[in-house]
This record gives sequence, structure tokens and C-alpha cells, in this order.
Amino acid sequence: MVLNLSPDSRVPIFEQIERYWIYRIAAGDPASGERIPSVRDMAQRILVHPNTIVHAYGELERAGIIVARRGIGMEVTADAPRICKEKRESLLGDRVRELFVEAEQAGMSRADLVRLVREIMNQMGAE
Amino acid sequence: MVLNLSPDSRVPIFEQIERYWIYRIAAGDPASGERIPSVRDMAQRILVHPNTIVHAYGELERAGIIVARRGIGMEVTADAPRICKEKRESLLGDRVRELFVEAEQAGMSRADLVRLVREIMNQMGAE
DNA sequence: ACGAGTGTGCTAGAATTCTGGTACACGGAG
DNA sequence: CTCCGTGTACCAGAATTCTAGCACACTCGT
Repeated sequence: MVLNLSPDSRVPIFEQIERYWIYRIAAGDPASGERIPSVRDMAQRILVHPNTIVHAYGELERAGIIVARRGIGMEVTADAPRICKEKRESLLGDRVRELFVEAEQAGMSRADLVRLVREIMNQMGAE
Repeated sequence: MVLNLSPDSRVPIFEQIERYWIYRIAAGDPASGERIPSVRDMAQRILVHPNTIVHAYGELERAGIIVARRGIGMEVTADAPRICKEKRESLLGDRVRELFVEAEQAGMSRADLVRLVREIMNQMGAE
């Protein structure tokens, strides 16, 4: 899984980084006790200012997903996998709900929406 | 159809107003030749600064959906219904595509996503 | 002890969005 | 003509996000 930043997205960069690690930890790749890249390392990798990484990591720490250890790095907590799985469901659920609200405001019926979803799914097809 | 603003949404207020009129005109309510509320009227209705309305109306005018007539008001153009229907499809399609991208980044399969969509649709059910 | 690498804290500026206020130009009703 | 309502054009400030740079505190390997 690669972090593909969208600087023009409405989702702030720091939050794209935050979600990236939530999804990765939910998938189990950086497991509990392991570390995620340092602030400076991460900043250099994705060509973003270190302060933006600090912001993202700070959010992850406040959520109890990682713990900052001075001189060491950011360590994935024991509860992180559970928390990240919950957040993953929550994030995607919110997106789906937003889509429903938008479709309703647009005067599109549930049936038409399902049809549109299937159509686009076929367009994006093999991948 | 009522315009329900979400000031905390990531979608700027001026763009929520813009979409509102696109969806309404696509549905045929303000028909070609009719007028939409004046800048000051609209601002007072939804408790937003007139400059924000000016911004939204300016976007609609650049898209060829309305025409500004000084001293008169903003008039819906002849091409507006067609343009708005196209934009409605485009906007909803983008939302669906964004959902797919997010689900993919989260490591969720298409089948799981369809399952999630159906589940939330049932939750939101009667309404 | 030293140095490299780590997280932390601070100040500052650019860009965007929204709010707030003021002034001007145009068209129709009286 | 006068007045009111219309769109338009400014300038300025608050809040958020990102960039930029600097200094400090801590840990580890040497």
C-alpha cells in the first residue's frame, strides 16, 4: 500500500497521512510495538514539511494509536489495531452516508444511486 | 428541497450554495427565464454574508447557468437545465469514485464495500 | 563525552475561505 | 426625477492549512 498524496484534495494533507497509517495499522502491517518512520524521514519521503508530519502524528497519538518516545521514535500501541479497525469502519461509513445525503439533495433515488455505483464500478473495473 | 448548510463541512459554503441551485435547476424548479433570489435576499434567508452568495452566483454565471442583470436579478439561462443535469451526474460520479478510492486505500474489497453500502442504506432506511 | 538521530516547541509567512462593511452602477416603480 | 432594489467592486480581518526555519531535550551507539 502506497501513500499517494492529493495536495489539491479537500482533505488536509496531515489528515491524509493520518488515515494512511490508520488503514495500514488496521491491516496489521506496522504491528503493535513496531515503529513508524520518524518525522524527518517521513517528511523527506513524501516531500512534505516536517511540521505537517508532526501534526498528523500528534493526532494519531491523541487517538492512542502511537506513543512518542523521545530519542527513539513513534511506537504503535497495543490497542492500535482495535482502534484503527474501528476508525476504518467509521471513516468509510461516514463517506457512504455523505454520498447518500448528496444523492438525496440531488433528487436521485436510492435505486438510481445503486445503478450509478454499479456503472462506475464497472468503469473502474479491472484493478 | 431545502438548502441545509453545513458550515463545518469540508465543502466551502459558497460551493454548497452552488450545488444547491445546480440540483434544483436540474430538477426543473427554477426553469429557464425565471430568477433565483437576489444576493441580499439569499444572504438573509440562510444567514450568510452577501459576499459568499456573490461568490456562489459568480461560479454559476461562469458556468453559463445564470445571467446577471443589473437592477433586475439573476436569470436562469436557456441552456441551464442541460448544463445542470450534466453537472449533477458529474458531481455524484466524482463522489462515488472518491468512495471507491478511499475503500481501496483502506484495503476493503469491492464486495465488502457493497455490503457496507447496503447495511448503511438499511440503517438510514425509512426516510 | 560526543555526535547523530529522535520528538518538541516556537515564531512567521503564504494561501484559501468566510465575514464585515462601504461605495458605486444600473433598472424599474412611483 | 427620486427612491428602492438589484449586481458589482473594493478593502480589511479572523480562522485554517501548509510551509519555513530555528532552537532545545532526549536516547542510543561509538
